[in-house]
Amino acid sequence: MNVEAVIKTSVRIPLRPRTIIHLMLVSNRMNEAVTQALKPHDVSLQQFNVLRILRGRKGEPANLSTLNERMVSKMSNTTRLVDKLIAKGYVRRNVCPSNRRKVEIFITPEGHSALQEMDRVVQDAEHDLLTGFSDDDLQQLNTLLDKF
Amino acid sequence: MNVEAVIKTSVRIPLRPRTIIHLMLVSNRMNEAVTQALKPHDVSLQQFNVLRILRGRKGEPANLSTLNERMVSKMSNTTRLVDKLIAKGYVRRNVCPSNRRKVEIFITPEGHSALQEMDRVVQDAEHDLLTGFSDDDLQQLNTLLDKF
DNA sequence: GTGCTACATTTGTATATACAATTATTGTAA
DNA sequence: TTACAATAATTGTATATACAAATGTAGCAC
Repeated sequence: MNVEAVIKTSVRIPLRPRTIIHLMLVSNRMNEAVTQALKPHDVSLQQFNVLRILRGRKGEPANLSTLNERMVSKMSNTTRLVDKLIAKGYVRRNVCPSNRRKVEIFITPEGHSALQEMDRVVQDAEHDLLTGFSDDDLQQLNTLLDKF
Repeated sequence: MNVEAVIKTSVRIPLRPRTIIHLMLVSNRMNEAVTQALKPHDVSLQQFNVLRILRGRKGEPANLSTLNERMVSKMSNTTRLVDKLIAKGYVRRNVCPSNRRKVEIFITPEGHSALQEMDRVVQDAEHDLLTGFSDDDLQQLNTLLDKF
């Protein structure tokens, strides 16, 4: 991806702003690719992320603040995001019996099996994004990103 | 930035998905930093981007599709974004005389001087984001990102 | 217990974004 | 010239997100 070509500019952009723009362009492209892949499943990237977090807890419930902590992009409104997943039957919400301020959120069997299908398309999308990279490239990229 | 720490997971994430998540985390952080820096100026990152594009044209007007092409993150609605900038007095819109379907958008002197102040805070934010990186690191990072 | 503070979630509201449909204009083939 | 397709922008609508305020619950000092 050539930054100058993508944003159609003829001027040479200095290294630092160029890096920022480059990262934004790449992340936009990734977001679009994964969002499009998930579209047939009628879930947003964020909803997919929440489902994966819940699966990762292996039966343990999660409350809203836990979900929010672990989401890749923190939203100011996890309540409504979970509402959407409940409407689809993918998660269930209980009031936490030991502390009625909290809620417990579980993934349902339907959520689990839907998630398995989503995994496939997302993996494909991710694979497509990363053709062009050797394992060594990816290792290097991760090392550099760690510096942020 | 340690991916596992940020999303608070104990499991080791495979290299490829980890790279994707890593990039998303970094780009979220960048977006937040720049958005916050622009907040006192009451413009969004997208609006700032449009102003910079217009300045880059050095008096040449731009029409909406040109703007859209050059924006870092393409929105489906450049009309309304420009409306916001007009409301602030930062840009002006004319119907293109040679082709009345098109519009011509210019940056105003007020837009220009506001943009100069924005440049400063954005540069500071970008600088802060990239402490930790040597020029060599940034060069490497750009080279890797080119592979997308 | 009462009052106070902190916590966890929910709700309200404004703004942003995605996507489709519509309007207005132009170019062009018959 | 008329009809039609292509282009450019705008508008409508649904959904997403950001941020602040409100609600309900718990813990604690007194």
